[in-house]
Amino acid sequence: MTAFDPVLFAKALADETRQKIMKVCCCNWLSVNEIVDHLNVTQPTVSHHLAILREAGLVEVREEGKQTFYRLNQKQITVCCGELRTTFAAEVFPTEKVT
Amino acid sequence: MTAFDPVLFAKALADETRQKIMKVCCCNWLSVNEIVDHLNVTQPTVSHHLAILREAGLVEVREEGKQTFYRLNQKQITVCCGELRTTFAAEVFPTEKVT
DNA sequence: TTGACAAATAGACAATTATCTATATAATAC
DNA sequence: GTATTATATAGATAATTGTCTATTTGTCAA
Repeated sequence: MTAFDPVLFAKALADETRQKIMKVCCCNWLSVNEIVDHLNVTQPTVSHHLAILREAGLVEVREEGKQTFYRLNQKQITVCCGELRTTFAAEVFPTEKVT
Repeated sequence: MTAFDPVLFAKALADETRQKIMKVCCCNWLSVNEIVDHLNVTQPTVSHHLAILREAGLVEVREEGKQTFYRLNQKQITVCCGELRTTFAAEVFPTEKVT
């Protein structure tokens, strides 16, 4: 397990095309071509973005014959969002009442 | 209140210098020059990054005389991290046991 | 083994962005 | 007023990044 890198995580998310890819393979395994069919970019562009998401640990990969399936790693997203929150918003808010 | 824009949020976070700025003004109001003193970049560069953080709603601003003070908006960070999580990881994880 | 298909990689190019220097704006002190 | 200080803005430049076309790699079927 490598340490959480908040810059790497944010950079992986910081593109509209990548966020669209994340959305379409959010709950299903999709092949690269299936992902391409949902977007308006070429197959190499999708592969490029998938590589970035893979390196950030945000997608899971499964190879099957000549196809490669990708699925969003929701658990990792949850972990990273939590890390981000504790990194930058760990303190108790003074304006919050503890009733 | 404008709608949450996950791309804008991620882009604001997707830079090491900006994350350093966020760290140093995490819990205190700091003037621009005080922020500059903590980093290895020039004052206009810091102003540039502060503008990006401001537009993303991630810092609070307070003007006082000729100085402008900035503080990380931790509450907003928390909200955005939550939105991000529900956007991309809203589903229950099948591998999780509900015991 | 040849042909077809799926995905990744290489390389070129354009757009975006991070940085700098120089300057403008605005507030304060003299 | 003029000088000084704090910050923002303008404009230039270099680095990064997103996209494309062309090609390579790998798998399967005939």
